[in-house]
Amino acid sequence: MPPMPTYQRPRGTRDLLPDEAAAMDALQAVVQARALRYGYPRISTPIIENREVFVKGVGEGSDIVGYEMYEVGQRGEGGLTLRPEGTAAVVRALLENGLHKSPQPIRFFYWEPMFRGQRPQLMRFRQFWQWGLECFGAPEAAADVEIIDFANGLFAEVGFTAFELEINTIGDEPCQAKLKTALGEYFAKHRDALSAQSQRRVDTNALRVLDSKEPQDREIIAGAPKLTDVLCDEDKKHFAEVQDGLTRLGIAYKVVDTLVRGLDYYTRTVSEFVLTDPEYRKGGDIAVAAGGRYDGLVRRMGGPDLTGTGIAGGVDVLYYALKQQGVTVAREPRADVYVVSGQPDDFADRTQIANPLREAGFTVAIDYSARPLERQLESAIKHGARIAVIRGTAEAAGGNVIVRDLGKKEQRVTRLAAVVTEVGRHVPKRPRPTLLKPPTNPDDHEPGAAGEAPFLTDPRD
RNA sequence: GCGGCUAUGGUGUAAUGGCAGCACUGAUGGUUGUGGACCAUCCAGUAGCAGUUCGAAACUGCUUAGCCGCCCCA
Repeated sequence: MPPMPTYQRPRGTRDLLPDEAAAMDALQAVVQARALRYGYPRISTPIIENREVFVKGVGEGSDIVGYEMYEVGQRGEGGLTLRPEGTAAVVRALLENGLHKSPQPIRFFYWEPMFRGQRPQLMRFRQFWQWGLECFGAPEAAADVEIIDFANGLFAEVGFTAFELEINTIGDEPCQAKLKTALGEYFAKHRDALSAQSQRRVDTNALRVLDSKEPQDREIIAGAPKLTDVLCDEDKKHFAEVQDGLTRLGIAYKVVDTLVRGLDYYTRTVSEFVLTDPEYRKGGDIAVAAGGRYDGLVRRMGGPDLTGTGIAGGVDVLYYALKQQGVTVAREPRADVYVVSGQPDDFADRTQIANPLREAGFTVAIDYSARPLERQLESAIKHGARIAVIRGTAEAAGGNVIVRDLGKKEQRVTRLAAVVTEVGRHVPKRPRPTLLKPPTNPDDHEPGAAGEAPFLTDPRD
């Protein structure tokens, strides 16, 4: 007989085992609840899209579209691709569903897996998750400030501190065109001294040359036309407003005038939250969130002239960075209570003990076996249970069970009807999700009871 | 996508080209029983495919995957 084949997960993908899956769920709950508090409802788009969505949206010359997209085919039909980023997909959904005609600004939150065919490395995978915010129809700098404030507040909420905020402006579309021309002319003059990669970019997107880390390029870049040289007054004013907003909110930032994003659709504000832990800086900057404004994108994708600004964060990056900082992301997903029995073949009875506890909100697992009680208790402990509910022994007869605290090694014989109360003395109930809102009592609303607004400094005072 | 390093039970590790061993974990049992200990027994491995060799976990090639660097990015 030939050996069984062994299977491996595809390169750059991961299995989220229960501990990690629980941590991801907890992280999602935190981010999503915050997004809702900011007024960004969740949108969920397909994992597959037509290739053109990203070619048009992200840009033909970008690395993502150039060589990182997964092609999806069925029966020889091609043209589909695994979603490599969120914004273009959200714009497609916005236009296809006519949401661009809804009251503006139009806001969305997403939390979705993304796929890029890149070499896996530290905190970099081929399937990874991103959370993101998109805000359409708000040309004001306030919208740019808000999404940065969101990320900043999120990181504060989860206790993540090892980051630095970098921002820049890359001008509106006309200015960007001017800058690209100026840079193109400048770099063309120094073409021979540039690295091979940069030489290619001179023609495809001269802006990206600024991003090069090659020492030979850095020298030339130092003498290149500055973004600020060609920025129009509106761009300068917009960027000043962004900086002013951040300052007044007490958000620390650094203007990095060479900061350029890898996606072609950005205009004006761009931002990156970069990890500062030296452990993660060995291979250059790793961004835990990054975003910017994309005022021309909706129009380019066939919609009206609708402005947009957004931010996306790497869930995996945040997760590992939090772990690096020693933050516990979620409790262990184990059952608190174990139902064991001294009688064989009484699964229904064990279940009838477990179910009322489950309905009451406790996490309860059942030992199915007819093993000696000793083994069942040992097993309960190894499964992480804190309480054992024992039935089928001499003490626990006639409608009684034993509730035993496995940590304290104390137990009490309890009427069946009182098990829920007795268990509740030892372990907490877990929150139960509900489908419907609980009825609200209008009398509960107490305007102004939440305290005073935070004190903000205003330089105009 | 390119380059370097790596791959031994579920986990962590040993074996100079010559019997794949140890520890943890897991399972079963230690007289119808109250537990993590202890004792006994058991399950389980050289990533995959070829090659060199009397003989390969070890040497060679290819494949797959991981880590690191490049590229790029969340």
